[in-house]
Amino acid sequence: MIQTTDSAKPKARRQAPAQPPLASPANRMQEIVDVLRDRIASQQVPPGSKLLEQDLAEEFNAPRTAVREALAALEQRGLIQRIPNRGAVVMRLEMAQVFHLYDTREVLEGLCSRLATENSRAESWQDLVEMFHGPMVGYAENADFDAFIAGYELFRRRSQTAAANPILTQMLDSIYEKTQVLIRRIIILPGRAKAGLQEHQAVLEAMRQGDAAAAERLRRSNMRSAKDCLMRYQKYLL
Amino acid sequence: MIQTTDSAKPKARRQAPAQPPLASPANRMQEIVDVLRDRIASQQVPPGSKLLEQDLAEEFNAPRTAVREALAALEQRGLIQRIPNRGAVVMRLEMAQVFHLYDTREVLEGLCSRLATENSRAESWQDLVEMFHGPMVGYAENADFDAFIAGYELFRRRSQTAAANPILTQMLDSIYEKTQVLIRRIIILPGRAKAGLQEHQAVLEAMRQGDAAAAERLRRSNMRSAKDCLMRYQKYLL
DNA sequence: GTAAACACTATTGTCGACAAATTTGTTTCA
DNA sequence: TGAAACAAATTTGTCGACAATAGTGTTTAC
Repeated sequence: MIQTTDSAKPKARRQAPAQPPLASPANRMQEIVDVLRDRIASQQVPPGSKLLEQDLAEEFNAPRTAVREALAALEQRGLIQRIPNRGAVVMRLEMAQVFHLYDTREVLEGLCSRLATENSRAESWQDLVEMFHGPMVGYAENADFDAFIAGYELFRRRSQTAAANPILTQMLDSIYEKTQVLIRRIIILPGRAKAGLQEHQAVLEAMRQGDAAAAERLRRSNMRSAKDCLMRYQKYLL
Repeated sequence: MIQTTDSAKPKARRQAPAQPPLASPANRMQEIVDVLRDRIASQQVPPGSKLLEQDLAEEFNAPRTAVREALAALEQRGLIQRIPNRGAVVMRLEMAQVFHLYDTREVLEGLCSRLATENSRAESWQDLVEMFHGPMVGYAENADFDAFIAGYELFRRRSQTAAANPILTQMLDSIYEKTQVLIRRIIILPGRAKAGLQEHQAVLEAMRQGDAAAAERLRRSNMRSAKDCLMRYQKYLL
């Protein structure tokens, strides 16, 4: 039976709760998904690991059904692979797939930088420009990779927010959660940190001047450069 | 049912089945997902419709649990919205979201055309070039939109296959299944069919000459043109 | 001694019953 | 008459039991 719910109800008889119960027991599953996602992204559970439904159910104190739903969600996100009657294993990153991810990421990051530039006042990037010409230089020289990566993270978070495109955000996130583990390995490659820094500076320069087209072009070039580096040293990485 | 005869096992003691049981009873859920996806994309069930678990369970002769999983999958794909304890409704396309989809699609289609060009011999596009200079012209003039759209579909399918990037394919598909319904409405807008045709001809020309960069640029321009058309006539569309 | 046949365990898949929540319908009171 | 209070019915959410399947160990036949 198809009934279109018309929003023109005469008068709300009983007022629906302003917010659908957010912290309800219903979305315990979502928590399981989040925790497992983090573990996979950070490789606390390495690729190829088997995920047992029962174990997870006990750990999270949840019925197995909930765990099952969570695993289904992770499978759709491409983080695990499920073989019927054989269980779920953490997806393994093939090199070919990594390149596919980076090709796709290149154009999406480009779009992100362009939209962010178009949607923001040029001055709003000033603090990031200064950060990438100041502290970040030090992090790169001192090989303080944690701080350095945190800087990258801030840049991409600000860009995504400014771009204000939910579809784009979703797609970029789905790429991040798969490649996150690679960042730390790429950045320690010879000369990569410094090159990445300069490229980011260039992108921010363009954003600071409100040049959206240049920002897109430079960001794409940055991604391509990262991918090239990855190709050159692939034998040392995977 | 598909049953591997035990007598056929040559010698391996525990041979993993060459194929995980594809047509097993296990993936009845997948069928429910596919059917519902088609219905939503083709608007057999209009946006805002409520999807009742029980009704679906009866229709597909499946337990409610299976329907539930299917709905969860559709929710993750962004085709339906589920509110706790209130059920699932078909997602409504807001104009803003449509623009976000088209911005994202622009860069992804561009990438697709570029990769397709890079990965294929230039001659392999000859038949499409001829199609878009031959029959497609007639379809556009005679307003045979079904045939015209079928031509578009062929082009994009061929491009995606040639691009050979699963991540890209997945993302483009996830956009398609949301905007599919719009194509028919855009194409009937004044001058759109002819403009779209010429733009496709230009893209194919570039691909036919192996000019990947031009193919990307032209395809993006094509998408932007479609979006512009959509913006201009938005009040007549949604 | 090797390999097939068998039995056993562990793990996943299926399903229906029950509980909780929401919506709908009816009654009651000013 | 109209709005609140109550009751009934529908719908979604939760859960554990049972079935089916794959993996493992043991026995048996040659």
